[in-house]
Amino acid sequence: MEYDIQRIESHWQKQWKENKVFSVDIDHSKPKFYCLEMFPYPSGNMHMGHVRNYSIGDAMARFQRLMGKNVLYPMGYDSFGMPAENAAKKEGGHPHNVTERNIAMIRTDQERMGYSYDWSRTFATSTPEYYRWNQEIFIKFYEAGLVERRFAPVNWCNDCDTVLANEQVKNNRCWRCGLEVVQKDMAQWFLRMTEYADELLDDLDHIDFPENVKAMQRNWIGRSHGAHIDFPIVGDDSVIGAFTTRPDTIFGVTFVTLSPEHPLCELLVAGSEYEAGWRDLRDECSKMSEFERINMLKEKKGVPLGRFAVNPLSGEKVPIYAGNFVVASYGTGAVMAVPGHDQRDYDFAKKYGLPIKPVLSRIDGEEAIEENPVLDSLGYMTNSSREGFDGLFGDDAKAAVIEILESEGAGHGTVQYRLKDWLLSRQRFWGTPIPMLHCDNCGVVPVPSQNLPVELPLDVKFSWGESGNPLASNDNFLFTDCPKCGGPARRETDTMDTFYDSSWYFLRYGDSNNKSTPFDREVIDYWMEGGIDLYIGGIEHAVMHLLYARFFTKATRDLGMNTVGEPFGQLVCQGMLNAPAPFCIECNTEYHIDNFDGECPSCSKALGTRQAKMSKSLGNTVSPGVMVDRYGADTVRLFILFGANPEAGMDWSDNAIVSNARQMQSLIEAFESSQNFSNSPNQIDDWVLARMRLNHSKWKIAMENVSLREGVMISHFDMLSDWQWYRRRGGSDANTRNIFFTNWIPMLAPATPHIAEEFWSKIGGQEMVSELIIRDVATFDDDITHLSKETYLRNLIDSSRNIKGLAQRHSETPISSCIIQTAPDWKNALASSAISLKSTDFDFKKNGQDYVKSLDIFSMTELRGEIFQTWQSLILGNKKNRGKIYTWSEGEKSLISSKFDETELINNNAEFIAKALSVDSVTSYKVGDGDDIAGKARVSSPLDPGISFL
RNA sequence: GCAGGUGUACCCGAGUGGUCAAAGGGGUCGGGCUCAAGUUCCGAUGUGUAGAACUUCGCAGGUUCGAAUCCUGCCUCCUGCACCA
Repeated sequence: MEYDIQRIESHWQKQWKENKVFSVDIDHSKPKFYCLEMFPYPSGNMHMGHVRNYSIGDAMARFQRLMGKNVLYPMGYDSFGMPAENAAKKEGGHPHNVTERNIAMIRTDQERMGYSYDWSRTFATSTPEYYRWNQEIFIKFYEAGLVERRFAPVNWCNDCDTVLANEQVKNNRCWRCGLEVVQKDMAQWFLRMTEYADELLDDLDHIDFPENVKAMQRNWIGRSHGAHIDFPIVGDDSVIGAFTTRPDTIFGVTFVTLSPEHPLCELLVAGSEYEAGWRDLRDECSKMSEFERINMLKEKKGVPLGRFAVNPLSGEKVPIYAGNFVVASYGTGAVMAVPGHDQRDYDFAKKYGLPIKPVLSRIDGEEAIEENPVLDSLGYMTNSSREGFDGLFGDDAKAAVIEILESEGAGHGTVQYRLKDWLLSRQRFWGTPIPMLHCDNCGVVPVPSQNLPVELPLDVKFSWGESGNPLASNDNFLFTDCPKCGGPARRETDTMDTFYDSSWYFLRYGDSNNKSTPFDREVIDYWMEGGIDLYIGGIEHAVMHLLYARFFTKATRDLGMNTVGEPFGQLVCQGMLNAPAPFCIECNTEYHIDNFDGECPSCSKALGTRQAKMSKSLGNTVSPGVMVDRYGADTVRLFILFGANPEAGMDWSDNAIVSNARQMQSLIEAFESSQNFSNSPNQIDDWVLARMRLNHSKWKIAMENVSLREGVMISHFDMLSDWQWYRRRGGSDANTRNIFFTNWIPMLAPATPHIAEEFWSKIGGQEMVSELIIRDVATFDDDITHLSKETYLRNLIDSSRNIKGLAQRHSETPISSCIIQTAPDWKNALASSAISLKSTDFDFKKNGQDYVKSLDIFSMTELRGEIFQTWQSLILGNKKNRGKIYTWSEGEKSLISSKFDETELINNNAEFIAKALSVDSVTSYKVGDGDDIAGKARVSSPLDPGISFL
């Protein structure tokens, strides 16, 4: 058949669409399966990363449909965001138009790949039909006390009079005017995600996420148990509250360090000689962005504040410092410094000549010693200035200190999180307007539900000349009446972080045409039971999106909107796609593909090649459109799925895609060349059907485990090579073909659905494969025998080939015939007995010898040596292998037990074997029934005949 | 530094106690079909040998009759987090 890719693929895509085969509704008679990929930001055409993501999801959706599941498989667009705004500025249009155009492009690409989405549920988050529910949920959160408006520091440029996004700050300077950026407090909207910190962390133990994602989320939430300890300030009523995870080192505190921004600093130094030093340090720190503060801070610096604090347990007076390494936003912004057991404090103490007091020892009862590097692991308390602590270790020590702190009102056990509340507001246009009003009389007022959505105006001009958020200068948008008092009010002009949109979109898919609520509870409980059954996306969203979505699901659950608390039942993060890029070993740097075969731009050495993540900046991307035009969607999908398992990284290879195209061609060839079969049964029929049944069950298990590479290997490679072997062995029976292909074609559908439909229609399938439900293929009792016989034959040919090469070297004339001596009856009988004895509790060690001696054949004295040898190899084996009764497969054992006639099988297939070995003749007889050629009689054993060549 | 992962033949990659010199794919080499090419089919691809033996699954030890697989230590590379108290 001519493989007319374009015709076949467009034909079936049209059929699927016209017959709405992928539309689903609630159906309680079937188990549901919710398969979802992270929806894309529509930036234009689909790229290879998308293709990989969706090919995995589509294969699973199609597989689960075949398994009889009611599959929800939707697609939509995460279409709010800055790029659309920037594109609009560039083109002088509106982000809305840019977005609509891009969505149309990517959707065309997706349809061309043949993905089986239920398009009736699709939506884009930038439409009022979607974002009005963002607003509705926001107000519900507000009413539930989860929304907070408070001041937070942002990057601010004085010259441009505007907030800058992190990406717009380069080297701490404004990207536009070059002025240094400062931190400025501004009123911002927050979602109180920290309320759910414990649940978000603890539930990780019970969900099916990859370990690295769990680790990242645990890291991000960063819960640490410790103590809050109050250090009273000498000569002042205020106290310094410090957080520590190491209360067991409290007796080693020799100073206290505050972050330079700590509000107490100013109080403490006001009017003193220390004020100037502190101001310098604070200004230096405040100039730095968060990024620099964390990543570029090399030198630990501090200034004394000239005051002292009191260690609440020991009563010792210790000096107070401000230090640039103390982070204001973590804990309380104050640290009790224990230079004896904290490396940073040690370095700091050395630099400023502060005392060092070790209070932990490695061995109970030993003195604590000053050392560098310090002992910062757990130790035995010692040198404590109060009774009852020395000798305590680890958690006991911590608990004891916390207990006394609490009893004396000087502190308490506490928990700290790294996780912060979600800063939701953005000073951007292309996002969901925050549905809040500012009224002079009533303050902040939520927009009433019946007035939603607060729509983004379309009459807004975008140009590079304008700065700030166009909403702030749009009077029609800005001015309104207060719903409470009727007086004049201004709308909030900040919009929501676009991660908000993607935090619940999977809930909307269940009920995406609902006009009265975000989603109906009963509907969503059906689809979301046990979470989304398979969620597939990139690892880059491990923390942000996945954490936000988990938070959202718990929050809406607590609002009574849904039942589940965890949105994702199983998460699969697909690996990176790599392609070759020029690489300099010296500089450890990858360069743009323009540099192939050139020299390193920085060190001038010749460039090599290395696989690197596909990226625009390297130019090593591969366009899916070009590949689909050239090879077809099926081939691209096959390449993607066969190239690597979903989680593994994957290298693009031009050779490999060509070879997958060949594989497609071979499948077609195998199919076509079997269409004119007539009824001509052959003994190999049983074998190929047994193989089919075995493969089918292995395939099903692999697919259920999302081991797509393994699944595709069985469906597209193993099945084909079995079919080719069948043909080589003379198989050409129409009935066998019908059974084989009827079972095989559906297996092809998940990865290569178009060709599967084409085949299916040609063999007279009534419905489409996409509508088919397949049953388990039951194996037959004698499958194992058919498989084992053929395996025997193939093994025989393999070893004969090997031996033939050796034999040729020992022969003066060219080899022309093969003589195979099968094991004598007594060896088979011996093996058969050993097998059946093994299934009883026979003690071979104790009774083996006696058993052999009791056999009739043992009376033949000339055989005794060989008998013992055979017995040995059956039950004991040698140094390398255990006895054969332990290593034979079930099939092999059943062949032996059933007195399988090796000679007969070989002679019946002599012609085929001869051809495979390129010899004129193959003859087989039992040892003793003919001449012992090349002394092979002795080495013959059951299933392992003596092979000789003449 | 902490956490998660990784290391297998020329390359990619499967393999979790013996049936393992180790699936499958790519590459390379040889052969069939063909005037030729090949969207084709067959075979070879650690050394070696009338089927032995030997060496090999990051390195070094250990457990075991037996280790790619289990244990201990070390190294490598990747990813994430980080002066986080």
